[in-house]
Amino acid sequence: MAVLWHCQEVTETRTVGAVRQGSLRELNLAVVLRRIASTTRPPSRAEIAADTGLTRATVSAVVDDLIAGRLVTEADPAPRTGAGRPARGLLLGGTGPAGLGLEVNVDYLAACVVDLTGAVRHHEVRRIDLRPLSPADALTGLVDLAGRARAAADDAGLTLAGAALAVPGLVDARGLVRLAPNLGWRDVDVPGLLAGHPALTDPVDGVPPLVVENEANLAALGELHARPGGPESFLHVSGEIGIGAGIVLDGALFRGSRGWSGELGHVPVDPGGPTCRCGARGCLETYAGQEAVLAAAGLAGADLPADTAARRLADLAGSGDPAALAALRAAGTALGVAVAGVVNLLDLDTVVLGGGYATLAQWLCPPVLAELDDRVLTSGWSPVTVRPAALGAESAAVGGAGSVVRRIIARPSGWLSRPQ
Amino acid sequence: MAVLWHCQEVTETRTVGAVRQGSLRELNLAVVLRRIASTTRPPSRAEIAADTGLTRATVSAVVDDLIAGRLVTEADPAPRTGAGRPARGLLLGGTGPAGLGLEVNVDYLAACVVDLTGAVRHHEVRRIDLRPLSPADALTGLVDLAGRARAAADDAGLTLAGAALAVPGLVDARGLVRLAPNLGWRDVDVPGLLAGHPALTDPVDGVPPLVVENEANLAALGELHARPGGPESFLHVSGEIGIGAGIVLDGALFRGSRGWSGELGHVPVDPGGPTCRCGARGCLETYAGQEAVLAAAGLAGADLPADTAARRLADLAGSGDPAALAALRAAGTALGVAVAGVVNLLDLDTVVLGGGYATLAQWLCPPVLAELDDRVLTSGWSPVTVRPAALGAESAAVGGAGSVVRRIIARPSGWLSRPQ
DNA sequence: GCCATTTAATTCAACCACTGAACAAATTGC
DNA sequence: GCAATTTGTTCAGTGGTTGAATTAAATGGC
Repeated sequence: MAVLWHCQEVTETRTVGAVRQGSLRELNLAVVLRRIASTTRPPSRAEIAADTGLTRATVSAVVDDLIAGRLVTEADPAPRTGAGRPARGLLLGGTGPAGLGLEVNVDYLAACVVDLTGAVRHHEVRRIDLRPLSPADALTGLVDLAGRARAAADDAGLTLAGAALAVPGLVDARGLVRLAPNLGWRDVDVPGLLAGHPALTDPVDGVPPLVVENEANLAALGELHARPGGPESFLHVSGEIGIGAGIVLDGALFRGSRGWSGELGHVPVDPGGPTCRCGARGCLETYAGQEAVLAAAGLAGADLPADTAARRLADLAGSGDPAALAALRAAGTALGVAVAGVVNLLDLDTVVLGGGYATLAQWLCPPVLAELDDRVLTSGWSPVTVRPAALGAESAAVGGAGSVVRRIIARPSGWLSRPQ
Repeated sequence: MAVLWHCQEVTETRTVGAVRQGSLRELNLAVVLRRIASTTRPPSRAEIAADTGLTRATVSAVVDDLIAGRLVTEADPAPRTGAGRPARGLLLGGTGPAGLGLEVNVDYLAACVVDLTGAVRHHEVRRIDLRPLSPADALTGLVDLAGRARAAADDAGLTLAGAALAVPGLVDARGLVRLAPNLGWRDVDVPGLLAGHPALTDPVDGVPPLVVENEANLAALGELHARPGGPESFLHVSGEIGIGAGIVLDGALFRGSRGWSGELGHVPVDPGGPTCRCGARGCLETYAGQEAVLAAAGLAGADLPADTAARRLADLAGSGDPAALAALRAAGTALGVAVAGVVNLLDLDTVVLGGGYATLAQWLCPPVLAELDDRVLTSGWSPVTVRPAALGAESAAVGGAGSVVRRIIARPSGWLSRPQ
């Protein structure tokens, strides 16, 4: 009866390439696997069939392929229900492929391994000031961590299916780090430098390619990863020495045409404000960057790692220090102004404060929310949520590793047809 | 030999629902039709097969379906080439489905018909001040235009396959206009009000559903439509009484989670600036909105339609009037500040000035560019292009009609399986 | 304890759409 | 006129889904 119907079926089906015969199975593998990955309670084959509209016969055949490829396992104990033959629950395999997440940051290196279920199976952080080191030396240290991560994966029966490296800077499409100001890197060819290290290039099982990506972007994915039931679209703000943002839309990272999206630190907050090191005036970073906040709190000149600085500030603020409280309020207000612009533009309903901001969320949230309430046109209809990130400093490495397994879940045929 | 490879194959294949048997054909219809739509020179079946990777046999079968559905026709004169049997060119059909674009704005109503090829086959604008009218009366006038557009389509042998209505306000997912400040509308149920009008609801050939959408969003699509070879990602800024923006990413409109994206007018430019009618301080609209610019140019209180106001300003500026020039420079600078934030955040490389701004682009572009050069972090690597919109006031209606035909091209199976 | 009932999963013939090769069609060049 | 060449169609073959029938495994009533 609905003669007039407002439909908004944008991108219902969006396939780029041609659909050959085998693509059918390829696509249905992804459909079924996604369905299995999307819930905590293991679904049965029948349930998947009912949900997706596929036949039970097809689902069985597809699931057989997935089980053969160790992407899925059957739940041992039958989840007890009413009458009838008990369903056999299906869940993501804990022994199949896994993702390797790596991070190079100003004062630490990190590596972690995440399996298909999203569990972090290995995690190692090495504190080290990288600024005095050359990029090649820094990466040598990283290769060391990657090797141990690989060994841990092997021990656990996992096969690394890919790696993602988080870098605090602008990365181009070929993995070249164009600029990482806080590391002092410029035009560093990371894949080239890593090519000599066998642990990342040609180990067991046909090597994983390495993706190099901005740290704030991967940290945002980490948040997506850490809250399975959470929102699929949000802005993740990383407050480090600089301020980066990762934009997640419908569960996918928005990277911009060149992968350089998310430069929130240089969004103008007050066009007549102080001069930023980027040359412009009044960038957010001059108000809410680590240096500015520390200076305002009377801690100027303290050359601290990001998380130490945040913790020091939190301690001061917790003890009621007025300078620290004022500094945080000012930073929160500036952040709120910048984020209000983003929210007005993109119509997001969730903002996540990550990096150093996570530690300080208690003091930052109120002024941010106040600005959002004032400035977001649609805040009257549906308020914006602001909350601290679920993960801390490990966020980017975990997010990177998670992006590898997400890719496998999105397109399992690549893994299944790999050369054994 | 490329052992280490930076891959960024995001969303290579992204299908939401299950893939049933018939979906194969459904998807390939879209693949082939998109290929035909994407070039000016009509491709042959063989060429399509080579490009897409499908077999010539498959392409022939698919093309037969498309021709039967009047989506495609064969080019009459064989495009002469070297040896061999001459190819028969394929082009989009000029007599199949068409899109109906409608617009309700402060001082005019508009309707247009766009066919599959993108040609505007009918266009009518009716100047009328809608502010004193009730929404129902305004829509009655619109139905009138729609009826004539339908008649014109019928005469041309076209079948309207859908309609899109542009409204200068916030529209929710069900087509309810939550707020259209310049029309004085609030919570207007447009589909409900139109339901009684047969010309839009149940005419020939199983009625098209109507999509109600923000005017700035559809205007952005109009730009996409008017420049077939142009960039597929850009920010389109509509300078009217308010300032709206449409964000186009990879050829698709970005609507935000609720369709309320693009509120550029209320992005903060100077947090301590003048109070905006939205309640916040220093919104872009208080610097570059029509009212502010007219006031600064010494034309305060002139209650003009947007395009008249813009033309009046252009005349003044063209004759060297210092107040007008200063007003435009100030507006351009504020616009540049706001847009710089957007570009930093989304990594876009093209900004289109539309609506009244198109007329004034000559004076607005320089200050906008100057701010972008200063404030966009990546401007050193690849500069941002700022240019006037290709279409004028008709942009939103044409963009709406274009969105209907774009949807058909993206998913032709819906049209082909329609009840005859 | 046995059997009807119920739900889950598998098997199998049918069918749909793509595949690959062979073939027919239409033109150029010698 | 004939070989060469390229386009488009025909047709048997095949992969993968479909739908119904069948088997599997549990519950509950008597």
